[in-house]
Amino acid sequence: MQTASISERSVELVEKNRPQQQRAIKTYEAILSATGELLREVGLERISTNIIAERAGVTVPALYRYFPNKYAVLNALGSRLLGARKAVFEHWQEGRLSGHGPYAMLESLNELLMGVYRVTRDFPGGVELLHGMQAMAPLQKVQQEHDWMVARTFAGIWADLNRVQCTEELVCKSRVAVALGFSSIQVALEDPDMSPDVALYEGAHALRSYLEHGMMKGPHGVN
Amino acid sequence: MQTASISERSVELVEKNRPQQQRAIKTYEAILSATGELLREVGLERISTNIIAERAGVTVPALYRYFPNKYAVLNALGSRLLGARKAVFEHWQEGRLSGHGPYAMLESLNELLMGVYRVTRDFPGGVELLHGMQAMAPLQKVQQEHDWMVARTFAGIWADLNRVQCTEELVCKSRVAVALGFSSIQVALEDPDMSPDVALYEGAHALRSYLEHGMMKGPHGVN
DNA sequence: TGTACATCAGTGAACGCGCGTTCACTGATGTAC
DNA sequence: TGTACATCAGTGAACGCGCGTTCACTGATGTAC
Repeated sequence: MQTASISERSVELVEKNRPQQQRAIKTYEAILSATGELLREVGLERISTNIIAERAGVTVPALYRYFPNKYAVLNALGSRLLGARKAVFEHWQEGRLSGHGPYAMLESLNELLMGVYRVTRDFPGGVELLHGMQAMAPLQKVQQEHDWMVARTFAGIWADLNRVQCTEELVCKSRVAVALGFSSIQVALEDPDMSPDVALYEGAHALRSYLEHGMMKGPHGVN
Repeated sequence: MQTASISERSVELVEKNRPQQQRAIKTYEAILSATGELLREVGLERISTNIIAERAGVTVPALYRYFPNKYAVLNALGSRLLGARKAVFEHWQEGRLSGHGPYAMLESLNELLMGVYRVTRDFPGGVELLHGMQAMAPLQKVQQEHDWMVARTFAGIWADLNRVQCTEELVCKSRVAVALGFSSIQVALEDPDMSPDVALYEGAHALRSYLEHGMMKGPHGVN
């Protein structure tokens, strides 16, 4: 039953024809842009291949030339968003760890959270895409794989910094840390009664506390 | 434009006729049960008034007797889930803070997270409902109000414990703390590559670290 | 206790609509000789 | 350079389907006298 329902939910996400000629690329991009705009305007619930094609200024079969279905479009756009988030993370990883002093870590984490926040906020339909990747079964894996990748990188950094080995266990802890960070970003993005700056700053505080006092404790923090 | 799209998205959630007679209550409950089952089986994407009524063993107009639309059904079920979560929280609040020793706080937080995790996991369609309340515009406020309520209570507890005043700022910090806790629960519920126990235990660790080292620092942690 | 009536509860059938998707086709672009 | 051909790109029109919702109606339950 469980298995059956899972297989029922599975959907082809692989794109069909890649655009080759210039006008094809233009069409392809117009479809993704339209998708982003419409996600913002009408939300996940009402997005459809019909309105996407209309907004992009092409006919529906043109969309189906490149994408096998609606989810593949969201997947393509979602992957771009995750790529943009990943780029922020990698940029931070390269340059932002050089600070010193008692607040260097805090400021560094705050900048990271702020960077990911901004890139998501400014990405058309970014918030809705994240929801879609969390809520729509066919897209869940994309998001999870991204989170684990960030967690692995993060665990590597932390292991280097503390001169310990990067174990499987450390990666798991990082996975949780990543979830914590993202959740403060989500609050910043979505809760109208919360100042984004405060949410992110407190998120950075929490992360630092966890990194300095919680994560270093023995196997799953038992000792 | 922004305003227009928001108003376009708004939907009536207030239930119409409350069931009075016994068979009416049975129908009403059958609708909610069916909704929970189907959320689990087919997911948010495919839920519809048609299949809910069919599964509940009633006709569609019977559903519309009690609910103005699909979102009102999800809202009713979602409110029950949040109520169940709230009950766990209140139960914890009353009894679980009496422990002592260096790990009392950690264990207590872990039990809280575990309790909320379990009640959500065992609630039919619980995970999908949470997604729905986050992703579907008409339902977002329900979830946010719940989170703020938990945050206010939590801030009160913390203020008592530390013999300080419960300020607006403290509530904001608690709001972030609540988001962190929920995010570890979400990882436990949804990431197949993560042991739920580990996710929750690390979540408890992170929360404790934040509560003990991060949250007490001055205005938004600046000092 | 019986009966008439009011209210509550649920049905059968139908509606218009937009959805996802596909078909056979025309037109545009690139390439070989 | 011209032309014939292959491939790429996009169109117009249509499909069956399930969606949300409503109508006028029948049947069940409760209540007043």
